[in-house]
Amino acid sequence: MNNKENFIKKLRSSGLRPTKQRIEICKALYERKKTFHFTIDDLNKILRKKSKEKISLATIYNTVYAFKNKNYLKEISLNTNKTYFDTNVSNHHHFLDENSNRLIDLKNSDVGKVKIKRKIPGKKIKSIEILVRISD
Amino acid sequence: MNNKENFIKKLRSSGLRPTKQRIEICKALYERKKTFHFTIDDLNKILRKKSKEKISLATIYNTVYAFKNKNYLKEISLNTNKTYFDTNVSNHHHFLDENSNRLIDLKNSDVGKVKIKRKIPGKKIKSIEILVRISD
DNA sequence: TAAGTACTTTATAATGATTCTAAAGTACTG
DNA sequence: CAGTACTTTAGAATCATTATAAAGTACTTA
Ligand SMILES: [Mn+2]
Ligand SMILES: [Mn+2]
Ligand SMILES: [Zn+2]
Ligand SMILES: [Zn+2]
Repeated sequence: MNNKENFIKKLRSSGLRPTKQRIEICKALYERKKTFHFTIDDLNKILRKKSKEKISLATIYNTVYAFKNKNYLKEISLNTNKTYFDTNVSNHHHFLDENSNRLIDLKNSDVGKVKIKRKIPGKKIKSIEILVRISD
Repeated sequence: MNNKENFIKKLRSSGLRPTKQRIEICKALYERKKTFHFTIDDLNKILRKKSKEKISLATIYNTVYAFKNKNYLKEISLNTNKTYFDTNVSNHHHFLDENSNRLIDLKNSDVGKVKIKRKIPGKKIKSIEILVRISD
């Protein structure tokens, strides 16, 4: 079974109709060896090059947020004017190269155990994320 | 010597003329017991209540970014449409309460030592910041 | 397979935080 | 005080994102 069939299955089983636009976007996002960190604009440019048929910007927004809601994409916290997304939806940490403004995934084994000693009454920890800023 | 005189000194010694607008903004930001995490809109609302004379939104933007450049304020990484600032400019960590969307400072003693085992050739670590998402 | 329906895509407009502009006002220097 | 550089301001411009609504498509059921 090839990727395309897998994407179709995955979409259908998520209640998302496997349209040709969504399948193209799946290919752009998930047919990669490494984690992909991107903005809507990055994705739009990639799709323009790759696909013969144009996918509207509105559809790219719709699809990215649909995928985010299904937990196939994750939003990343950064101080930029654009929103970043990550194909690695696991709880993980990042280097942020301040020269290139590029994100690099850290494996959990790259980071010693993080111990949070303080508790807030009535609140549970949902995630712990580290951002390590680096530069030349 | 009162706060106002201190603000004036600090501004002047930073090459920023101590205008009445900047002094009002200093009071709103720094006459507090605890760290203040805010958006431009938060600050604007506070100033409207506090001050008799209106400070234009443009001036609030100008001043906040001037203070950020002087390292009297820090920008915080969050996935929101608005930019957040922090009167605590030290390298420190946060809880983010996802119910209220409020930030809480963690003291360094609240967090065990963070060890980053991986190195990127030619790059130095500039800061390490942890965001701990919490909710009910 | 055709009709019916809900979902999807799309062009386009609206929104809203932020940035820009340029003119009027103010702080400092000599 | 006069001169200058800095500052404030209203309003316009920008631009990422979100909303709108009409046309197109996928799926269901007969
Ligand atoms: Mn952002
Ligand atoms: Mn932000
Ligand atoms: Zn990542
Ligand atoms: Zn803080």
